[in-house]
Amino acid sequence: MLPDLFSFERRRVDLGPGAAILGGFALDQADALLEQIERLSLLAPFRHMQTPGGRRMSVAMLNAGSLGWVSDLSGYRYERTDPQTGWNWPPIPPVFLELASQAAQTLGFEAFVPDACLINRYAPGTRLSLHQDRDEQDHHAPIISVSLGLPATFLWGGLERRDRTTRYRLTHGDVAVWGGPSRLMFHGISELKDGVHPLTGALRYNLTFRKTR
DNA sequence: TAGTGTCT
DNA sequence: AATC
Repeated sequence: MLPDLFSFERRRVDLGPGAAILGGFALDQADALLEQIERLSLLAPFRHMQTPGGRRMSVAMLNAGSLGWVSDLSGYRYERTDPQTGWNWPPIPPVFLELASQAAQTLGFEAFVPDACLINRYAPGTRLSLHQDRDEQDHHAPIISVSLGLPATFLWGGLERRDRTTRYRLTHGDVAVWGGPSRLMFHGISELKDGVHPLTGALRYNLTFRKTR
């Protein structure tokens, strides 16, 4: 039996029930994903949202889908239109939907059809503090998170804020999935370190797919 | 409601 | 790490 030089075992990190990091799961689609991010940013520009407490989020965001996650002084919620333009959020590109569905299926979540895709853009020095994704009505569907560009440290906590966190490195093409008993786990991203990625320069992008209802 | 941030 |  000759060794197969053209395939390799991809890293898979178990995060608990219904949750895992799928190493390099999006590598083949990464170019297409970045191309779509570029296109979407012309329709719904990246912006820094405000927290209900009046702080500016360091991470820049935009949405695709029939609903988009929005934060301002009034709170966190999903909106059909971009508050900045009054237009509908652009549709989720088919290449996004296909990837999200495949990643969900890998963890056993069948027929995952997200209605929201939040796109986060991290520059060096930016971060996303530990939080839960709990603004969705539907907590049965999983969360799918795709990493592109610069590597980051993923904080993976528990179901309560005080629970200890574990740190995992997320690199270009990794996909994290959490659903079922892990759906409301606290998570976050540590301050992004300086660096240069051949495809994104000094940036990291993250796609988060949610089924809000 | 709000802590997806900031301070100690 | 702990706090609000």
